[in-house]
Amino acid sequence: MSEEIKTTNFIHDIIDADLAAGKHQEIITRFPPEPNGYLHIGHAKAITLDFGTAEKYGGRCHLRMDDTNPEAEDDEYVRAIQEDIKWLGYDWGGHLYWASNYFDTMYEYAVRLIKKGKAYICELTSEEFKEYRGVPTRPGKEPPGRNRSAEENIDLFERMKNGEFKDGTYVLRARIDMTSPNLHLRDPAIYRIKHATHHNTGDKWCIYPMYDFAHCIEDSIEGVTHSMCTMEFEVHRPLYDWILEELDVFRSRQYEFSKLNLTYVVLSKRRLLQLVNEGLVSGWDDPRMPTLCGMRRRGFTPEAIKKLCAIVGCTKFEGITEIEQFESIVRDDLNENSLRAMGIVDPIKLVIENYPEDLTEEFEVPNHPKKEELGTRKVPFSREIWIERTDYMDDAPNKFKGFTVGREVRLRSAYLVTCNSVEKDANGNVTVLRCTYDPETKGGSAPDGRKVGSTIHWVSAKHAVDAEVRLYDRLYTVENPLADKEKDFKDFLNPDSLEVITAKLEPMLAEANPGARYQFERVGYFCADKDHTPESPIFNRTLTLRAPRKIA
RNA sequence: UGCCCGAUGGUGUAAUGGAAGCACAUGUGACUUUGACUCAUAGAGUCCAGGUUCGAACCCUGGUCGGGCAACCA
Repeated sequence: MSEEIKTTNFIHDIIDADLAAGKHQEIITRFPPEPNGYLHIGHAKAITLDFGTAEKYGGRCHLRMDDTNPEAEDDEYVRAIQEDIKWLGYDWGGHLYWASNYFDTMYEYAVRLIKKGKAYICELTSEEFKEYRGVPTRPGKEPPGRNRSAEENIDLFERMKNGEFKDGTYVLRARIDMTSPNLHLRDPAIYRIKHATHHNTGDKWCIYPMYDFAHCIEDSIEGVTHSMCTMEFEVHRPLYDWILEELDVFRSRQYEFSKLNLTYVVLSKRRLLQLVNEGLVSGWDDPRMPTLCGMRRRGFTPEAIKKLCAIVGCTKFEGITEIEQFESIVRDDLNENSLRAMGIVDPIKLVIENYPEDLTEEFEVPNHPKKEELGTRKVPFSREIWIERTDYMDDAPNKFKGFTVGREVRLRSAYLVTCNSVEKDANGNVTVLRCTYDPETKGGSAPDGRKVGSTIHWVSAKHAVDAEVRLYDRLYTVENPLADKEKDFKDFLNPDSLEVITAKLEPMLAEANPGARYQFERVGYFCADKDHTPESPIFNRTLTLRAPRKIA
């Protein structure tokens, strides 16, 4: 994960041109979440663009809480957002800002527009408002209050601010063009009355600015040079420009890029909330959730998330990236950087009949196959061990490389062992493999140089640690659960997205720190859960190894 | 439907008027004390039709297809 991906895109081309033209000395961007929900992988794309662009050009990126709607926002989200951004490895330095800190300026700016005759108070109900606005194919018509005098408008606006009116009785609108083909320019509402307590400003205000009015002003106040957002704001851009132009303030510029889409992933905030509220997942940080906190708990690395964003790039074309792309990046990272361990997910007993009853040996097992500097660890070995059920097969064909009666297999770093017979329960399931070992093959290699078909992982039965292991899989059964308009996305929930089992782990795993990542050899990548303790170990499966083993 | 945006292998992208390249995915083979990793190898692409040009993925025109917008949300 060390190699840098060169990132350039159409926005960087624009920045290059701006810099060459001497338009800016410093590039300033911003990431402006509304603190009304948890950040997800889609936000990560915006974060890497906003912070990554600032990094690339030696500028800075502000973290700005876009808290202009007191009804939706909460301090809990503010905390979580900061934690997630830090986890991704970005730092806003001292540049944490709040839209709500600009409410005074915004109010003044609104007054300035009113004085210029560019904004007015409108008394239409929201139904009438829509009626007057018209539809795309039909122009709107002028609302009754459109030509009220500036004095009257200012008086009304002040009384709005003073709390003289109920919610919804009046709204401040920009005076632009009721016949514009762009609906956003048909005298959009820019301030509304909301008698609500704001998480930051308390009860100081009962009027709050709308997104379109607030956002460009926030950018302008902070001197943001390049304000990046997703495509759906493209039609808002003329309004963004109009407001800054009319106010005659610093002209930030808005650029739009397309959202991230991933197969087998749903990112809509509303639907994520549904999963949580209906108990379909354990919470916002359920390891199946595409939230950054969920992905963190799952064991995905920030490096992998950032690399995905780099590979996906930044374009105006909306596509859908295959989840395999991400999984490949994750495996690449984890293969390189995680320590190896042995754990049995579906255990069957193997008894070495010619091995002493009460002997325990310790074998040196490498912590990483390609990185000797990561050293070795001691793993206890004894007469009875656990192996993976899938490593035995009756009458196995040559293609199958594990145990079958009469075949010799290597126990990783231990001995070559031959299976002589098996025991089965009433249902025909194998319960015990009866084997013999070759004492001359200590460490796993034979003095006579003979080869074996495979090397399998194992855990000494008397030393094994029982752990709760959560095997996660895709949350949905189809690539795009939203594609079928006839059905609800929840109809496509994968019933097998979580399987909880008790695994047999090598002893050192009990001591893992919560969050520590391991590759359980030949099984997959696992991460100690945040609730993991030595007394009750819990591991989450991040991903299986590539190409699930074919049982021949 | 009005306006806006876009279109490069199956998927994500690069090439900015001068050899269409990379990654993922897929197939085949090699190696292996992880059926992983690694390595080798194969197939597969410029939406369509015109135009400009010595030369077009790139510029122009017209289509086609896809996405977005029509909250007192952001």
